[in-house]
Amino acid sequence: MAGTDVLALLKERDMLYQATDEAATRVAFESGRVSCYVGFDPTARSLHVGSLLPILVLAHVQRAGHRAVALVGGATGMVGDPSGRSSERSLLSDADVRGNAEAIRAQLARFLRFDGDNPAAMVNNADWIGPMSVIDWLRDVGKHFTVNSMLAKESVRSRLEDREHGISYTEFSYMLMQAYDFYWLFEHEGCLVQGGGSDQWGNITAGIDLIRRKTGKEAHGFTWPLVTSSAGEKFGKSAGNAVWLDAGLTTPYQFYQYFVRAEDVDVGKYLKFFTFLPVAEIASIMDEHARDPGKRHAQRVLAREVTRIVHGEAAAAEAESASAALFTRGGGGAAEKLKTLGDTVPTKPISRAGWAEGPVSAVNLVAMAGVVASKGEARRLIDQKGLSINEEVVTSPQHPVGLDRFIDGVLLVRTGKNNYTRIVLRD
RNA sequence: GGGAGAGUGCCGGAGUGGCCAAACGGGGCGGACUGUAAAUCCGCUGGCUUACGCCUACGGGGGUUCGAAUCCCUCCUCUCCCA
Repeated sequence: MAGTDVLALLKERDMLYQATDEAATRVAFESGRVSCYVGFDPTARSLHVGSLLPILVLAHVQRAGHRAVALVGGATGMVGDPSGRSSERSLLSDADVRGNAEAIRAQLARFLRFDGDNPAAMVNNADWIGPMSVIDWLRDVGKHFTVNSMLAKESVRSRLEDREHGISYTEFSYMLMQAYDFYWLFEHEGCLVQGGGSDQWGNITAGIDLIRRKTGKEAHGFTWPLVTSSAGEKFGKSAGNAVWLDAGLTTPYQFYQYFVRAEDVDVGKYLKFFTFLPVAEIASIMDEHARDPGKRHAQRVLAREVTRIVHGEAAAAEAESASAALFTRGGGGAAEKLKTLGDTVPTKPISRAGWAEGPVSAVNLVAMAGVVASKGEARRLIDQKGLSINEEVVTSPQHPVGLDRFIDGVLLVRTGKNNYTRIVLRD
């Protein structure tokens, strides 16, 4: 059966950074169904937007009719990947890694189809690395690598040159674990190709080398570019916080907002990276955007599409209408806005008991609700005209807020130009 | 094993007895401008307090002093040089 060349597909979307042997890889993809794996490290209990690219690459693999294999690094997560890092990681506990791996496994299920025909597969390297003894490890894996070649890898070299941080033997060994993963998956899951971020190149080629030495066969690898926003390497951070894929950590509204605020210079790239829209359609979206950038057409499409992929149609629609309600100029007062907002806008509860003594000052209100970290910050914000309650700028820290200001038990608070929080009254 | 040096706020990095909640830069936040953008400009950036002020803070602990990030002792961590 003829297959689709995934590399061409990725290339067309600028998602291909480098590949080991493009011609050979293409032939492999075109001549049948190929198993292709991508690894995820369980360093947190949720994936964040930074993992969106790897996820969508796997999704592209599956859509192209190939077999997508998602590897959760239950074993590698215990060690820590030095790639792309200037200093040693702190080790995670066994329980943390286990919990994170489980959570990530569940999350991936939202993006890949694990049933029907051509189901994706999920594997955990703790299953095969865990049971190995140190002696097995050194004899079966270590013997195939010269330290000389390991030292030459960028991830190691940069750390060797940096006297300040250095690299531990533990992290130094990481690439061997990933190399062994590839070998194991090649043998047991028929994985012919591994994909990864551009910082994974050394780890991927180490795997290909190991496979060649142990089996005499040729495997392939490719990488995608590092996603950075034009402003620097801040992609995935909003107000200093990571943008998570878990709706409990980052609401669909916040998620939508992150993308709708994308800079003009990044939108086109993001549309290609984070949506499944055909490149021709993206081109025409960008054309329309160029006619009147102020309308933020491309950003709206981007935010809508990505939110839909991650959180589903209903949540995306809700995030979109909440955003429209809050940000449409001259779009009515707080009461009207609140009416159309669901829980998707960040919501903080506050106890009714606070009003026992009468109205609460604006400072205390936002401090109690946890909208700001401290009362000092609240005062500063008010001083600088950065706080609004029900769309009215608060002019004094002592500004009294009575229960009557709540509209159906909800207060609309805005900090800065465009950060909204709903404060909900509780008994 | 011997010798030298370093640990400061979110980060980098000044400060070497009082004028230090600690220069300067970055980051973050707020404002102006705008398109929920970029660039630019201005302001803020430990906690509590309406405020006077109080409290916590310069690796940990102890001490000297009217007073310590700054001096002494000790412990911990890191770096460099020699072996």
